[in-house]
Amino acid sequence: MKQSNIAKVFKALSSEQRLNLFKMICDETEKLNLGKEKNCCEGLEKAFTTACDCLDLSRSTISHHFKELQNAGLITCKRVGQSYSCMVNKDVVQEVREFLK
Amino acid sequence: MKQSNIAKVFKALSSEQRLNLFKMICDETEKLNLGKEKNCCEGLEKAFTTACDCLDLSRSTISHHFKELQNAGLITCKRVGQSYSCMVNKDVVQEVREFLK
DNA sequence: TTTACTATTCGAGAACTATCGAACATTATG
DNA sequence: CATAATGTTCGATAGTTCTCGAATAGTAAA
Repeated sequence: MKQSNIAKVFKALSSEQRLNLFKMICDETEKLNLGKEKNCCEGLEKAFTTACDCLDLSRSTISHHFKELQNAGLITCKRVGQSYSCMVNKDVVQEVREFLK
Repeated sequence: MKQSNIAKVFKALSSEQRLNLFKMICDETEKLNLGKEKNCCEGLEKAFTTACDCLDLSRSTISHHFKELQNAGLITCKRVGQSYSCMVNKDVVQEVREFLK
């Protein structure tokens, strides 16, 4: 990954609220996967709604933060019916960890 | 480390120029330590001057970026004579890596 | 189709950041 | 002390980011 992309990831995680959001996605995803087979994860369902519950921010702001995380490549979201499923891109996280080695 | 401090570290690394600076410090420090005993590292000497050579930025801007990295706890600097010695705080980097696990 | 729920986009204001050059401070040396 | 080298601080400017509420759009269900 180019260094400019690494910076982009750091930027995405540099706002405290967005870091909370990212952590929430990671944690909730992990909860869902406890006791399931590996790789069966379809992502966190109703991610947007969950985020609205967890963070004290307007929906438009939350939408914006989701976009930033997607834009940095940290998460992938897809519409599922009325709502929103969301996955952490572990390979990107891993690359950033390698960078910090 | 509190999540707000983690965000601070990410913020420090979120500017591309500052990321270059940090990388430069890491790389130059590593060069110096090749072939030396472990833990003999006194830090990168003349870090400021080296930074001025590597980055196309004014001295005041570089001073500002050093401050940001220090403030986030990523590096520690001390004056040595006329110039400036600088060390990476590996434990902080390690904590951030753990956060991303 | 109407209604309700969910998410996005837009416009705006406040706050923050990156960057510069100029002036200043500190240290070493002739 | 005078000069040179190295860093810091200040004030300004241009640009970016966070946040909101209002308006809009997509989807599901009555």
